[in-house]
Amino acid sequence: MSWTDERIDRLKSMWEKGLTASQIADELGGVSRNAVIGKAHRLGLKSRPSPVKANEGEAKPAPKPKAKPVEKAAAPRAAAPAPERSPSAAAPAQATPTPRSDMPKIVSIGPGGFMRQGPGDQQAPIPPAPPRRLVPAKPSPEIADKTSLLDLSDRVCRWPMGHPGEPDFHFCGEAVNPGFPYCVEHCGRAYQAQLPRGVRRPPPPMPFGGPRVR
DNA sequence: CCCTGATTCGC
DNA sequence: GCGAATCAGG
Repeated sequence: MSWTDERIDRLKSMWEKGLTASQIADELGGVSRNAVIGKAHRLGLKSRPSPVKANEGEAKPAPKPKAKPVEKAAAPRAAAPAPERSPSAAAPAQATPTPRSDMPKIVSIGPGGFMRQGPGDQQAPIPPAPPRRLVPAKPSPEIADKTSLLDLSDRVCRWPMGHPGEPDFHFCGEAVNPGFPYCVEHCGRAYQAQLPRGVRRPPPPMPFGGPRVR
């Protein structure tokens, strides 16, 4: 497998969502956990709560001259002492904490009557992974009440509940918001904030790849 | 042991 | 650039 733009995109997305490298790896398929981590680093998006990097900054009175067999008699890599942090490089690159409260906070009503939200109104989680690949739901008493794949029509909400493949995976099944594949509630989830072109600045790719609960 | 991310280094 | 091997903490 190679790192296509699309795969890189998904990697970024998931990585920033806090999915673990292994999750990302088998979500993407065809790559190992190491591959994902390696790629993440090369992409520059590294560091995230790492279990092994809790401490950093100082206190190294006990260096660990571990015998590294893999360490060949290679040329001294760090021959040149790294110059201290360039003062200019330590520019205050902090993101502006000012939330710009002068934005009118646009709230419009969508065609179905649901509320459109601005990006700032984004609620914390957008967890449920909307349309992803559907796998055949096997009929079982477990989901007798639930709306199964076979019960779908253009009159019921097709918002997936749970993840495909899981025993209780089913669909919302509520009456749809006319003209939409989902009920009013899930329309609100599915169709968030598409503000006028000018207003919306960074619409970074928000592909799906939703959380997978294990 | 399992998991995690970080790093190294041959390819 | 890629990722297996390795390291290292939880």
